[in-house]
Amino acid sequence: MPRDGEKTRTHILKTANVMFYADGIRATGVDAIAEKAGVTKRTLYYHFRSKDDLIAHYLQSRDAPNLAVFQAWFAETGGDMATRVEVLFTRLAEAGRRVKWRGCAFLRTAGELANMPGHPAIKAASEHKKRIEVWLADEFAAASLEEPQVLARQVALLMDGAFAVTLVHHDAAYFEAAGRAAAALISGAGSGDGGAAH
Amino acid sequence: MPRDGEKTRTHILKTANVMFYADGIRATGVDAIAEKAGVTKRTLYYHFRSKDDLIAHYLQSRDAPNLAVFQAWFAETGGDMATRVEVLFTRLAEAGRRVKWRGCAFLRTAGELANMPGHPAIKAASEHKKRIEVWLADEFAAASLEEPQVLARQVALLMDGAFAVTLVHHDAAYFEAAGRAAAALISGAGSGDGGAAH
DNA sequence: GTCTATAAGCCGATAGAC
DNA sequence: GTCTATCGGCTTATAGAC
Repeated sequence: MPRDGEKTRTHILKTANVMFYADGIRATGVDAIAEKAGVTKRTLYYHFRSKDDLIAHYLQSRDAPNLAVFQAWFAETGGDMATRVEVLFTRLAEAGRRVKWRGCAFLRTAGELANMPGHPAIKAASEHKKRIEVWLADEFAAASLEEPQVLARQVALLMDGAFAVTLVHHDAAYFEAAGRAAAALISGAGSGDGGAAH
Repeated sequence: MPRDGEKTRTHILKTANVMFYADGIRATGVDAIAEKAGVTKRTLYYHFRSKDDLIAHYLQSRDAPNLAVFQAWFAETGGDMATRVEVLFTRLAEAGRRVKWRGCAFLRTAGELANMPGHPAIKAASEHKKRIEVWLADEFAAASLEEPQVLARQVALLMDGAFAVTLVHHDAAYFEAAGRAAAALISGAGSGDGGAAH
């Protein structure tokens, strides 16, 4: 009984998304994904060339939504740029305290695939992280901060550090510590008009 | 032909160390470790209760040497505290450019075991990261910097961020960007005597 | 303390029917 | 496009001999 092909594909990807994020790439078998999605392995392999292909699509599917969440959090916030960025880290801390939170999917996947440097999933992770850096740099530039690219990279480093360390200690206070550092870097860097407009 | 038991155990652990770091925890089988170590699986399981036990000992064995390397790099360096910390990040960047570099073993293992929060290896990773934070805080306190614990946590966050992101982008320049941020935080925090003595 | 042999199951991936 | 059935190999872990 052929269902709609595109829906099946999307459903498999969505199922893989949940399982890969919860348990990791290598701990999640193709068998288990197919079973939970309610299809046979043969159907999964009809829609995806290989498990590696599925992993790559898994990260690609998280890119835009993930960035959009950050941007939405940022857009909700007022005040000067240091404050706005610190609030962003406060939102990340809240997310980090949720039961199902398991860190950054991109960082964890890149870590698991460290022995496969050319893997398409690592390329997807790299592009996602670059996109965040570019977005922050644009915000900082629009607020007339000095050296917006440098600052964006530093803030991104603090974000990713907090992602990694919070997973180790199970203590989301690291996001707040990182936010405080980010605010200090932004305030210390100096700016034209302070970027208070919003 | 019974060899010395303790040497066999150490040799297995050393072999596991190399393989776990190179390929990751879940991608490395017990079979492969035993074969490369030149023992049978039965011998491996005589010395280690389980694979999880071996993983925990793997991280524990990296704790002290890893911290010692950081401390040695730091001890070699003169200048004020901001400069010394920035040099530490320069050394990390050099390490990050070596062919066999695969990021931070503690971060990568904690990421792989994110679905097993109570795993002894995660506890080992947590203790290692805490030890680095405490060491930095002691150095900052000895140099009369303000809020040494806060600053230590921020510098540690930048280190771990650089570990994670460098693995994603295969670009060790992130360590240097992190070092610049760390130096800015230290300089901005103010200090008593600047910690130039060394 | 180290060996041979093996259990019991999961791994990614595919053949061929409809 | 989805199914049943299966391949060959690898997984962690153990039984029993020496």
